[in-house]
Amino acid sequence: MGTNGSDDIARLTAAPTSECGVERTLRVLDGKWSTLVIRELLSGPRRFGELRSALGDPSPKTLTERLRMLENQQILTRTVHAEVPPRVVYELTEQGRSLSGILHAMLVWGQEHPLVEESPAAPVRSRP
Amino acid sequence: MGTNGSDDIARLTAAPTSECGVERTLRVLDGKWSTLVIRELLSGPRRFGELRSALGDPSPKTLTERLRMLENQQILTRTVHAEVPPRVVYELTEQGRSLSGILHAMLVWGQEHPLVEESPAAPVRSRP
DNA sequence: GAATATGGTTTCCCAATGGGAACTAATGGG
DNA sequence: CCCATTAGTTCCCATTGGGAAACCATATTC
Repeated sequence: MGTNGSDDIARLTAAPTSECGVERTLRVLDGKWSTLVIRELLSGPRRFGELRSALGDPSPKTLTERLRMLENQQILTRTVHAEVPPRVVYELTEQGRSLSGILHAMLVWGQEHPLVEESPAAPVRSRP
Repeated sequence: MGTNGSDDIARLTAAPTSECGVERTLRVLDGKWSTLVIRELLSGPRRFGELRSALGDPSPKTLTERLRMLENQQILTRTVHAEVPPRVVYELTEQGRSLSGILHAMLVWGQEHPLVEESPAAPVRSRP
């Protein structure tokens, strides 16, 4: 990444061309952390530290990056309270809350489909 | 990646611990290609080359990797027809088809939420 | 007025991921 | 005999993402 992270985030959130709805959604739910942040915020506003521990301590860099991206896409808002110590609260926008249907479908599917035992993982070469 | 890709794929699909349904689903819909492969296969079986061109020509390495992962998770099946030229057909399993609800929710959301114009991306430092 | 405590962000560095191009295998056709 | 076709695989490199630790601003404390 370059010296200015904002440009990179803007590039990531820019749509290159017309694309189907699934792809557009994937631009928002990009990667594990984005989706989990939204899952967490669906139950209410959270502070940075609360998000971090609720998600299993991702590196602050990664979490900040994802939060900026989602803020850029107007999925959530970032509110700084000028207190000491500082308090930064993240909250879903209306657009962000509208993702709840997708998240709910994912939650149900995951609950109903226990993960398969990993196969013996035989060498891929020369299979019948 | 090591000399044997199967081990890596097995590692990627292995669940580390108990987790919520959303996380379990994310282990399957991991990244852009997995989801798009499933979207494509929801309208019927496809050959390797058909998938590749329908998805905008991802590198064969990446596509193979994702297909192996989804096969490992029993989301799709891989059938080799011993012909010349070879013909390999990928098809969703019952589990794979059961993801259609999630995909459909993503499609609808994406259609209803045009992407935001990217913000001026002002430096992040010292915002109010 | 310097020290401290606090929460969020950034920098540095390294590992993992993903893509491109070239190569392989098997066989039918010119 | 050489080429075309399909489905990969291998090698190498650019990009991305994570962890650790330093950084920043400021009210309170000494």
